[in-house]
Amino acid sequence: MKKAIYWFRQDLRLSDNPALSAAASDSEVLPIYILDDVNAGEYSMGAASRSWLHHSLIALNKQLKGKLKVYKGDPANILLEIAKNYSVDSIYWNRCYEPWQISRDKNIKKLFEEHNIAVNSYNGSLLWEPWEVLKQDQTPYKVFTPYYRKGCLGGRAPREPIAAPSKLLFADAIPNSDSLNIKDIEDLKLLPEKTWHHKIINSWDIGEEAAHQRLDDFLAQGISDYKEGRNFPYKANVSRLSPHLHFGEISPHFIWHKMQFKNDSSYSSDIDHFCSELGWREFSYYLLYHFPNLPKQNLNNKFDSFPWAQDLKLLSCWQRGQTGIPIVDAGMRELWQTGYMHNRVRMIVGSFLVKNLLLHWHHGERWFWDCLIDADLASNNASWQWVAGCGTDAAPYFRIFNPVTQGQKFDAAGLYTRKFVPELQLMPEQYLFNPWEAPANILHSAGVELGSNYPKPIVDLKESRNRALEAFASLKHQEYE
DNA sequence: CCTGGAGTTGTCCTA
DNA sequence: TTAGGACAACTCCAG
Repeated sequence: MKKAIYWFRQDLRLSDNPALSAAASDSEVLPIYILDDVNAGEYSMGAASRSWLHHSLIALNKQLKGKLKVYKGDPANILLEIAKNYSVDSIYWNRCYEPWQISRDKNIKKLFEEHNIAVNSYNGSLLWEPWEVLKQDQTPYKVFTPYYRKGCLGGRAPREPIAAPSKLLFADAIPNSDSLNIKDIEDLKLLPEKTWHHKIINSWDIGEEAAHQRLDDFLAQGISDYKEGRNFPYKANVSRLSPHLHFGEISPHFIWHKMQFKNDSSYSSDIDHFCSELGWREFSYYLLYHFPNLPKQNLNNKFDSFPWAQDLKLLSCWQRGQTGIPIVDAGMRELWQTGYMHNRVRMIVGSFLVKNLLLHWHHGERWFWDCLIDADLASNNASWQWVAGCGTDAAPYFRIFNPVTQGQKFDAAGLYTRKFVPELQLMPEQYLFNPWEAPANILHSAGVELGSNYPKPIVDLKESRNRALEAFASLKHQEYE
């Protein structure tokens, strides 16, 4: 029987895994994972993602009956050495879409073909391949709605999910060799020295089985009223599937088709809305594919001359959830404590960093990259550029969230804010989101002393809003200067 | 070719 | 109290 390397990357699952099913259908399989910080360079996974990966690999290895082999280093060298030592006939993988992954994989493909080893790549991660969706003039879309409605929904339907391989034969264990340096998952050193990750990991169940359970729970409890409820950080209406999707513990195809099945229900508009959120994930990957400078360059180059502030003390307050703006602090602390932040709160803290503090979106992007368990190069950069106003189809410059109004509107009972900012536990709703405006006796009876046990606001919201509007106005006429 | 409406997630002011 | 308009510029796309 033929032997194939199966190279796991961002597809840490057995079901709806087209490359794995193809490999299993005609070969004995050597399942491999390689931690590749070499090619990733500055885009190497952040700390929270690594903690997730650690547990996801353990779950995957269990499903593979302990047969998963893990390595660390440059995949080209490692894979070729395995292939040569072991007389491998072919290699299978599902495609990745980050620019550094694309160029790495191209090189590996060439290398393997030079050694007469067949390379088979599949789509396991995206509903629509980025190069397949183009405008009539064959250029990429820059606006979400026509991209999604016409380009995606108007095109071919996403493929049906496929079952896990019914038969998965493993090739004999790879002979140990010094140069191959086979590692235990523990040896990848994915967990940080600090115990910071314990709380994060305790907030989540990780792995393919957990991902499917999460989807089932969401369908049972969250999808009804999703469209409205998704805006409220204390409600259970968001899917929280993002980390599972990022690591490929569940495929978007599986989720998509599960949603179509339910389309005769009374909440089909909720389902459509959820599917469009999957569409936003696709759009981010699409933008990264067609604009590979997305992580580095403002897509709107007018922003290259934006008068960003440089005050890194303000950045540190934002990172630590010590801005004195309760809903912002709640969000930043949720991020630190759980590795996650509710979507609406991401927008609020993002708007605050970029507009009220006038700090470059890159600072926010880097912090999220390190702290989020769902950190994803495409989504993270596309979203930060959207918030900052410099992306394609970006938020209009005048959309500056008022964190007081947002709190009152979307966390009216204060459950979310009080959970993550316990200093304000006893503040009445009326002043929970703007304690600096509370009368002294209210602050006193709530046990809040501004500047002592909770910070005074680090910027004046009204002033900083006007400053941001002026800064954005300065871009308007720059071409005449 | 041109024209015009619409575009994920807001806020503030005025009547 | 509430509803409507202003707040850019540009891209997409149907007519």
